[in-house]
Amino acid sequence: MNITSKDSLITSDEIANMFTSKFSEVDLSLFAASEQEAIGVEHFLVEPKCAIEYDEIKADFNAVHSNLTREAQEETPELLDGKTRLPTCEEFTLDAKPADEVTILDHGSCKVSCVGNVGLGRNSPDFHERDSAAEISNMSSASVPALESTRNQNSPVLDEMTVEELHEAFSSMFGRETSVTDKQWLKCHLLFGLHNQVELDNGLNLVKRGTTSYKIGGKTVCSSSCDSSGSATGSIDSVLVDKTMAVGWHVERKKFADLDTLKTSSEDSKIDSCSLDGGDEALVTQKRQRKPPKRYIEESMEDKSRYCKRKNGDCEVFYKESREKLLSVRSRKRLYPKGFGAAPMVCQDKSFKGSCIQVPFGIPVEEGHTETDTSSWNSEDFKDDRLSSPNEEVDTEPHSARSQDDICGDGFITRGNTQKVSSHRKHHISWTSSEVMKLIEGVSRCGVGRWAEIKRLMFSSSSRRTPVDLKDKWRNLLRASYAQLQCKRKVKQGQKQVSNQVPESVLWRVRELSTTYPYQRERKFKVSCTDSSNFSASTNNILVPLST
DNA sequence: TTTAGGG
DNA sequence: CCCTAAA
Repeated sequence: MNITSKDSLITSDEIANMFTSKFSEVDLSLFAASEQEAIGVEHFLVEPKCAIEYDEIKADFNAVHSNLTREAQEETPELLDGKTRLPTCEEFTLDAKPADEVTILDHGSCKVSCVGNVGLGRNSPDFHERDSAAEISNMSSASVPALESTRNQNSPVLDEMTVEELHEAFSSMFGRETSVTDKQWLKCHLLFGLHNQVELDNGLNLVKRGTTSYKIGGKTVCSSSCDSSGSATGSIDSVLVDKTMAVGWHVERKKFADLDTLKTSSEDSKIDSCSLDGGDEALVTQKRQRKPPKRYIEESMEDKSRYCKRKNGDCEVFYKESREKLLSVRSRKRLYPKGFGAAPMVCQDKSFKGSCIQVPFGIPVEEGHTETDTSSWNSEDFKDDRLSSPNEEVDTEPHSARSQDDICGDGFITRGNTQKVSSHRKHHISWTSSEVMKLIEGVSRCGVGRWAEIKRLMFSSSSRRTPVDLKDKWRNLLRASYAQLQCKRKVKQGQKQVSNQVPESVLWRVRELSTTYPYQRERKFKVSCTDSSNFSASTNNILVPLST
């Protein structure tokens, strides 16, 4: 299969078909194939790659705005330019992505993949709202009058700024100087930085602020109540914009966010699962309420400490540094557990040096709310998995990884000093969608219960998944798949699906396989796992209608 | 060692 | 994910 994500602009409906009605056909060609080919399947599931020019983003803002003419006309006539193009689907995919995906190329062309994250979960909840507000205010006074209008495509104020002023703004925003004199470059970074500020504060609003107004310098800018994730973004945006812009910007953002929810934004769904849905999600959360045994206690303490207050000075850390650190943490090796327990973990605590980074990109995972790899289905982690060497010494975790230890907290220091038992626990590694696919294929080949075999077959190169992990994941998938059924009845279609975590089609397949292979491996035909023809034949024959 | 299942 | 009883 030579299909790449770029080529295959396949809609989700089509994907669903592949896994459901057309499952048997697809199965022949896809799942009976070699692993490499099988992985290729995942291209079908991947959303169109979201890499666009920054100008495009700005254009989108305008475009969105123009759709809001009626609402925001009076407030921000100046924002309404000629651009009326509706943002494309790909462009809105942006919002599902963590901002650390952003890559800033040199000089002018800001190639951005997935900025615009209106999502809320990724922001650190422990950031002092007051401090942040103050900080931002300070920043504004010093340099950011210009930044207010950065969302405007033409960035007129930025354009007017001298290099010195840009420098000042830069250092104010990122806490360090830059020697770059290229105005484009500076503008680019400032735009990005401003954007991140906004993101960062969005999280605050959701977590700590349910209120409706915000005071800056005596002025009170309005924002709607946090009745939705979208509107939650409003309040602090307002901090950054001046009075005249406030409303329009807010509306913009709100609209943006609302649209975003149409995509299966992982963050949104994550939030929702915390707050909105009590039904099926309870299944997930309830499990976490048990008392952690033994070693867990210590580690959960660490986890908690991640939510402690951080020095707001950390905000100054440049995003690039943040990302580097994230990567360095993630890249630590994990040995395959031999016999009992996991191998000792090497934590590279030094990279954090006590002061933790403000990570506007990572999602502060509320422990327990990520049963499955939520957003990976919207992201490009397929690519990550493919890119990883077969040998896979390093984690193939997508950068958007939500593993908890990616979010550094002060707990890291503690852990560093007491190099004790804490290292035993295998840190949560989000299952990537490709891993799930591999698991499913493995089950379809070998049957449920033969985890060791599946591990050998499908995950031989992956040192981080043990047969037990596979088993656990399968159990979770099953749970999710059935929970989804119930969820479907309750939730109307217009609503966001809480179980966006795994595509419906995939869950269907899970159910299918679960009926195909009742949990005791009573595989009627002892199919040799390598014989694809046998496999497919048997698979087709066994397909059992769902008994709901 | 591997599985199954509870936590 | 972890832990452990059974197989």
